[in-house]
This record gives sequence, C-alpha cells and structure tokens, in this order.
Amino acid sequence: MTSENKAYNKLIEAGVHPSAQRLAIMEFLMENHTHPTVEDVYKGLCPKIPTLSRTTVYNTLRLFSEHQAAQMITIDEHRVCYDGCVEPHVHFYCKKCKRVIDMPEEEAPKLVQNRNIHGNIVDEIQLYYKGICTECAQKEITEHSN
Amino acid sequence: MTSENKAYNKLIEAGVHPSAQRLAIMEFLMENHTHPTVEDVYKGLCPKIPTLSRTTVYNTLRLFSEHQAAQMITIDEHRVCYDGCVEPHVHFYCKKCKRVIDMPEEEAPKLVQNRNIHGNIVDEIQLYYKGICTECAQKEITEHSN
DNA sequence: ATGGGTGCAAAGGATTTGCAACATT
DNA sequence: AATGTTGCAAATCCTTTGCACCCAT
Repeated sequence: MTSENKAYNKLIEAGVHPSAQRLAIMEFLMENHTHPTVEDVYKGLCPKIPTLSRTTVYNTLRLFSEHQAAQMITIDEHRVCYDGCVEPHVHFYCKKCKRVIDMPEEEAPKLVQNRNIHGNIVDEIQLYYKGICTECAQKEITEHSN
Repeated sequence: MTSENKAYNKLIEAGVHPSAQRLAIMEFLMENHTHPTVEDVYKGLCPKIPTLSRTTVYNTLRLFSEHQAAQMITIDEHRVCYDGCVEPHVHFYCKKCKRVIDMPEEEAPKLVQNRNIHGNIVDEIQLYYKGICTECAQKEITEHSN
C-alpha cells in the first residue's frame, strides 16, 4: 500500500473528510516520526503545497487529534507538537536540545476508552519523561573535561 | 509550624534564597492546591504585595521548578501551571472547564532520581489524564435531556 | 447553491528579554 | 561596592479569530 493510501485510510477510519491538505499533512505525520510542531509541518509541506497556510495546519492537526487520528503532545512548555502514532507510548523531552523522543521500551499506561474515575471520564493519557538526552549528556561531559 | 515557616523551610531545603516575593509565592502554592497559572498567582498575591510584577512570578515559578520546589505542569495546551506538591501524582485535565485536578487514587510512576534509560537521564515524570470532569459530564447530561 | 475547507491578515494571549532601579550582604 | 532580585516596558512567539474566497457536492 502506498503512503498516500495509508494516509487516506487513516483519515477515513477516523471520520475525517480527506482533502488534499489533510492527506498531505497526515502523510507527513506518518513519514516523520519526529514529533513535528505546526511550524515543522508547515515548513515541511510548503515546497509541496506552496499555497498552504499555517492556519490550515493548525486547524488540521487539531482536527486530527480530536478524531484520535494523531496525538497532541504538550510536553514542551513552549509549543505543542504532534505524533501520527496513536498507540500508547512514553515520550521523553530533552531540556537541552528540546527534542521529543519516543521511549518504546518503557511501559506506557494503556488507555481504556472512556474510563470512568469518580465520574471523571478519561479518554486520553500521556506519560512524559523529562531530562537530558544521550547526545546532550555526552556533550556536557566533553565540555566539562576541557 | 506556621505556613510562613513551612514555605521558608521548603525554599532553604531546595537551595533557593528566600526573598519576600519568593516566600509569598511559595506560601501561595502551598495553600492553593488548584494548580494555579502565573496569572492566578499574580492576581492572588497582588493585594498582599501590590508592587509584585508578572515577571517576578514567571521567574520565581520557573526557579522553583528548576530546584524541584514545585512542579511545572504542561497538561493544558494553552498555558503552564504549577503545583507546590512535588510528590508524584496523576493530573487530570478537563477539556471543558480547563481545570487541572489531582487524581491521588491513581498510581503514579515513581521517579528514580537521575534514572538512566539508554543514556537518557530522566529527572522528571508527568502522567496526565485528559477528558471530561464529573461536573461537566453532569452538565452535559442535564443539557441534553432538555 | 450550499456547506465545508482554505488562507490571509489581524488580533489575542502567554511568555521572554533588556534594562534600570533596588535591596541586602 | 558587589551581587542578586525585582519590575517595567517592549518585544517575541505561538495560536486563534474573522472573514472572504473557493471548491466539491
């Protein structure tokens, strides 16, 4: 199956009408597992869709997360980013380089859809780790040994 | 022990020099378990410290979280809020009323200080649940039954 | 022709920055 | 005097809003 088809199917399954922009944005998410911000998606797709606007990217990513076709990640205090993978997994945020990294080996809490806790209905779970990533930790050691 | 003393001790233990503003902000956090935003803290303390500035509240809350004297919560995509309690516990975010609520009965992942995962150093963990709170869920039922 | 989707420009809001004044040791 | 702290004003950056246009049904 081509990546266009995968993106198309995902939108249909999520109940999102597949416009050209939405398809391109979903495809971008599915090909870039780097937790892109709105700006990243915008920049990444501008060459392909020169008329694309930031507003559309904002609207679309929000729509995706509302339809569980993507997850919104608020691990970075400064900006929101998105993940095309909606399977539960842990995210790690490096306070130095500001990257968001997947931690597939860590156990993630499973989401029971519409779980009820004292009347509060939970439909989304996010587990965030924060700290310093390998690369940045390495750099720090090198710098300090000078 | 008075609440001033508690706040004072907490700052000292965290290695934060206790100025009047910092004491007042820490005291506010320890007395208000409502996950206040910068604006909330600012508004809450203005009567007591009329010269207080938002900048100071920003600086101070950031300083606290860097010294583990408070935790920064990024559950709400629109604004950061803070929790004076640094014991691990789950936070719930209501997408309707935007409140952040503690979920003490849910098991929270324990933070092993400076845990190392494939070279990534984890020094902070946040577990977020999102959905609709009891009150808002109730309201929705009432409205729809009209 | 109708409703949803898109994009521009402007507005809004949260947060940071630069800098001067201030307090405290 | 030196250092760290505070607070104002301005700047910055992210995100939303209002509205007009456009496209597909």
